[in-house]
Parts: sequence; structure tokens; C-alpha cells
Amino acid sequence: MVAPAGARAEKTRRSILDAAEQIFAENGFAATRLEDIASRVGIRRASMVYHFKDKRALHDAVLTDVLMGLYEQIRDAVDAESTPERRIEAAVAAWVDYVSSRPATARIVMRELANSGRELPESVRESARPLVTFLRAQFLDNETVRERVRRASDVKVSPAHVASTIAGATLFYVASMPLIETRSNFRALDAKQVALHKAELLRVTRKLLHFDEA
Amino acid sequence: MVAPAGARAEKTRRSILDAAEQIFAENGFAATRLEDIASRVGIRRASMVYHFKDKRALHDAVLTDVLMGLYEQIRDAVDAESTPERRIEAAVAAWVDYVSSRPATARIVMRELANSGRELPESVRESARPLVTFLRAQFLDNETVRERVRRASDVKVSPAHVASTIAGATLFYVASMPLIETRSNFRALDAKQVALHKAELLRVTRKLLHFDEA
DNA sequence: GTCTATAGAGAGATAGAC
DNA sequence: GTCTATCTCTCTATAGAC
Repeated sequence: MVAPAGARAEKTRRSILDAAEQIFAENGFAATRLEDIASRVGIRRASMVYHFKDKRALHDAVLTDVLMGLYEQIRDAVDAESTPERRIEAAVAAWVDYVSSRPATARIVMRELANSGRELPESVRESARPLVTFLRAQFLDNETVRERVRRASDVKVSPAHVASTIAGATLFYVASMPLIETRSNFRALDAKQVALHKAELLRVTRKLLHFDEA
Repeated sequence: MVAPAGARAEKTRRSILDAAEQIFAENGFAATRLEDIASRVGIRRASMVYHFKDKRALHDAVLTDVLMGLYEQIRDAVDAESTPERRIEAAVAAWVDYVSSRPATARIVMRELANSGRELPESVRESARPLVTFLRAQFLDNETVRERVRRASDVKVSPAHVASTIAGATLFYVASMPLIETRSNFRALDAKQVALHKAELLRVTRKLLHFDEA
């Protein structure tokens, strides 16, 4: 998977990944030309083959890179907290921080989800596995958390529905608001606006999980 | 824009639009082959030129079709209510109903938003204009609504943030949950699950807009 | 490791018959 | 209105020199 790596190769590899992340995010897989990536890096198209065997392998590497970064950030944030409520809030906050600091992530993930009507391709599932496994273990399958939420809540709370709302809200915010709010000097990705989004999302989380009724 | 329409032509045109909506939704613009659309309709690739001059024109027509349907459904639902709160709730409910009954809409919209880093293409803005104009007039720029929300709310509520959260939650739910929840017999687009999502989203809406503090 | 050069496939668009 | 046939272009992938 990884070409034998001298320091020089490693640096080029990194540059290709960074450029590819941006360009795949903007155009999607099919519409992206390897030429665009190569020229941004400042090398020739054919030279990229040394680092990634073909277009698909490059795209998979980008996806893995992005999702591993996300996983690590969420994991570290969650591990720093101890109560179920705070661990959940930490995960939400880390999610907002990561995606808003790296908006290409939002676009790439949205695309992958928009693809395939029935099932995610195996390569995507593989890239997402560490994150998915972690979230399942921490929240969905964690009996303490389930019990905590069950006790606090009078109506039936479906964790899947809640997670979907949280995930979708931030993806949409990061990918779309910069496009839509062109008028005025609203800047969706400025720290201040991101903080507002995060605060709003945490309110939503607490409301949906009945944190106020403990 | 529209080829002279006999009844037969009109029917073919409709079939092409329907097939194209599905296939563009699954694969995106670039990855979609006109061949796939034609064969689903049961005609030859070249025959579609009679109805839509090229691939881009077909895609634009699909987008217009989808967004006009959405606009009409939301408009009718909103017009049937009279208080600001109920009009807003009606818009949210109609949004969920439309997107969940026509999941291709979610995929197509997500893709369009994931595209273009800076600005939506003019053709997209044009297709979205009736909807956007209506929503602005009804909610964002409506002084009664603004005043109502302002009175009820102790913290600053940004309509743009709220709208973003609502829109993103449903898009993600419809486009992604069917992919993710393959295990168990969870069926995200079944009426029952959609109703749960709708109820949850309405709770979120009321919470964010402080409907409970009137 | 990176380059030049080229092979080869795919897919949109067009011409013109019926 | 729909067809067959073909043109043309773009872009990926590969071969092989340096």
C-alpha cells in the first residue's frame, strides 16, 4: 500500500494527499483529473503512480487520511472526559471542530454518502471502521450510556436518529453556509460563527438526550 | 428550452427526467453516462438529444424539476397555516415529507452543495430561486416572524444557523441512514421512522426558536 | 523519484436515414 | 421522434529513458 519511503518520497506523498483532498472535495472523484492534482503539487501526472498506484487508490488514501484524523480527534476528546454526558458533548464538540477546521472533510463525506444507493463500498467502510467501532462502543453499545439516557427520558430516544441529526447539521453547515450566505459579511467558518453553531448543536444534543432531566 | 411537445414527446420527456433523476442522484453528474439513462428509459442515447440538447441541459432540467416540486409542497403547506409558529412548523414538516418521499432529492442537493467551493453556479441558483425567494419572504425577512422570535428568546437566535441545522439533519437522515443502518430491520424510510425523524426535528425547531417561551 | 511519449478506452456530440 | 454510424476529445494507464 505504501511505497518504500525515503524522506523525500514521504514529503511528496504528503503533498499529493493534501492537494488531492482539496480537489476531490471540490469536484468529486469522477470529475477530478489527475492532471489538476499533479499540477498543484508541481510534478507530472505520471510521477504520482510511484506513490499511488492509480486514481482509486489515491482517493481511498485521502479518505482514510481524513477519517483517521477525525477518529483521533474525537477519541482524544472523549477519553479526556468521564461522565456519559460530558463524553457525548466532547464528541460533538470535537466533531464540529474537526469538520470546520477542515471543510474538505465535509464535502468528501457528503459525496460518499450521496453515492451508492444501497451500500457503502468496502473501501469506504474500511476507512471508516476505526471511527465507527469507537462510536459504537462508546455510545450506542455502551450499557451505562444507554441506561443513563433511558432513565432521563420520558419519550423513546433513538440514538441513531440523534446521531444522524447531529452529523447532518454540521456537515451541512460547513459545506453549505459559505455558499449560501454570500451577501452581508457573514463568514460561516470564522471562529465566532463556528462557536455559535457548536453552541446550538450542543443545545440540540442536550435537548434530544434529555440531559436537563437527570 | 422545451422541445415542441406532442403528447408522445411529453411522455418521453417525463420518462427521461425520472430516469435521470435516479441515476444522477446515485452517481453524480460526471460519473453518469447518458447510456445508462437511455437504456433505463428504453431508447437510444442519441434520441435524448431531441428532448434535451446535452447532458448539462438534462441535469439542469432535473434540478429544476426537483426544486420546483419542493417549493410547491412547502409553499402550499405554509399557506395553509396562519400563526408564525405553525407556518414554520408546517415548512419543516413539508420539507421532511418531500425529501423522504423522494430520496433522490437529498442526494442531488447534497452533491450540488458539495460541489463548488465558492459559489453556486448560476443554473443552480436559478432553479432554487422560487424556493429561496419564498423562504426569505416568509421567514428571514418577515418582520412579524423576526419580532416574534426576538420576543420569545433570551439568547440571540440566528435564523441562518437554525435553518442550516434543520436542512442538514433531514438531508443526512434521508441520504445516509439507509446506508448505515443495514444491520437489524431498521428501515429509515419507512413511514414510522420518518415520523420519528420529523417529530425529533420539530422538537429541535421549537427548542431553537424558543416556541415554549411565548 | 521524476520525466516524456504514447497507447487505449470511454463517452459526449453530431450527421443523416427512416 | 427515434434510429445507426461515426467523429472527436479527454483522460487514465503504461513503457521506458534519465
